[in-house]
Amino acid sequence: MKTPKISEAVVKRLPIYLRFLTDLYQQNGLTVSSSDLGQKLNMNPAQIRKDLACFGEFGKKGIGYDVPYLIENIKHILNLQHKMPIVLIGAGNLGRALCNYQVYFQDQMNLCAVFDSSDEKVGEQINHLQVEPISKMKAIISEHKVRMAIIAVPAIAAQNVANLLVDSGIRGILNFAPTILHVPDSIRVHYVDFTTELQSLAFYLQTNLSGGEQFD
Amino acid sequence: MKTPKISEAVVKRLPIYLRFLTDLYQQNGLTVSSSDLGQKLNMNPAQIRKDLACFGEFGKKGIGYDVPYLIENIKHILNLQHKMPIVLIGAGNLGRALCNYQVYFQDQMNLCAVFDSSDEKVGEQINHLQVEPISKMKAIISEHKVRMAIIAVPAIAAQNVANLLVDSGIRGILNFAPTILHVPDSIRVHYVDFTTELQSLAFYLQTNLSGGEQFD
DNA sequence: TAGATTGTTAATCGATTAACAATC
DNA sequence: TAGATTGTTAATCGATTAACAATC
Repeated sequence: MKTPKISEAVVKRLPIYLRFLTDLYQQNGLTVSSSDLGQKLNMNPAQIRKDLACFGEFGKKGIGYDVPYLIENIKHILNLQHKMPIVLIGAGNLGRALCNYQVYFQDQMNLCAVFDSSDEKVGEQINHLQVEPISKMKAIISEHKVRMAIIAVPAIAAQNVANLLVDSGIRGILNFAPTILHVPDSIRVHYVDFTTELQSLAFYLQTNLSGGEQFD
Repeated sequence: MKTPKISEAVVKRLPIYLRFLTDLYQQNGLTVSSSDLGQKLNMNPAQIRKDLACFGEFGKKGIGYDVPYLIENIKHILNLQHKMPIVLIGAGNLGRALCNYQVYFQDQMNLCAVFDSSDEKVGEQINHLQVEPISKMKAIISEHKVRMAIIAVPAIAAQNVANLLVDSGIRGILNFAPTILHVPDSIRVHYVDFTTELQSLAFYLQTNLSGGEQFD
């Protein structure tokens, strides 16, 4: 499968399609059209068709998309056919919540270790995992061939953790710490940042400025 | 202050500037140039200047930006001068983590109530708050004139909660539930979605496709 | 004055939407 | 066949970047 020049925006939408399709399939939905999808996901049908067309011809003219077939294809595109091993750094409130959240992406990711720098937390049991010391990180990452990590430590510690991860061979980081990370170009960082989302939301609650103007 | 036609992308970057500037100021940084900022935040200096110029002339040619002055202005633009009252719906693992996370945006938001639908959780103490039943939501929201809410309930329950929030007069929603919400155009919804971020990250970890191609 | 850096215009680049031939 | 819906091209729209006069 070729990936000539796929835009970031497209890639970020694929998981949204996947999630909706998975739900739909569980409710015995076997076919969808791009306009169905558009309606349910608040998106333009043309955009959805174009997104999917980046990767192949998955639909049938006059009919729409076969749901399970499309699910399998998106999983394949996203590299989710095999359970991907991941590690989590940070066993604070958020880290613990993420461990439990696992349930939601259970079948796609395999959380194989949790690390924390605090001596009190090391050894603690979270679900089926025991919190490991940072010192074991490099060994465990290479042992399990982990390529993806989640950072859930305080902002002040995040860059240092990122450096260690890069040094351990990690290729992708999902960063929950409220700070921008500096990593080599070959490493990909995605951010999940509540505070910026919350603050930008505040902007739109200004009197009169309803935010409706952003739409049509 | 006029807000003629501010793009969403600009608004989402303002909190990032604000956070960095706040940190900088705490370390006694009194002036920054757009190229300083660009370097620290991995952004194009021209973009930063242009973003800020949407709202006024905050810099001095040949010198740069006065840090505390810029902080105050961004706060003003984002509508963060006054502590904004917010509510949280969902007292599960994530909800509890968010309550404690409060500390991080303590001075900008005031979490004034937490709600949960489960009888077991109602009455439970989280920090200084007691979990309230959903039935009290409308009353508490109007009492405290709350306009912003955080949804941290399971996906299956999220749309229903959103409907109740809209009905209670909420104007902006930060949604952590992994589902797209349907609300009137006048209501603004921001999403925080780990699973989609994680899955799209997986895409870039495909062999050879290093993700570096996205950058320069 | 010389060096630095802004604010802003123009140029580029990329993403979204509309439209429609192809076809199930 | 008639109706529906895709894949794709062209048109539009918006966002980013480069460049530079203005000026501290």
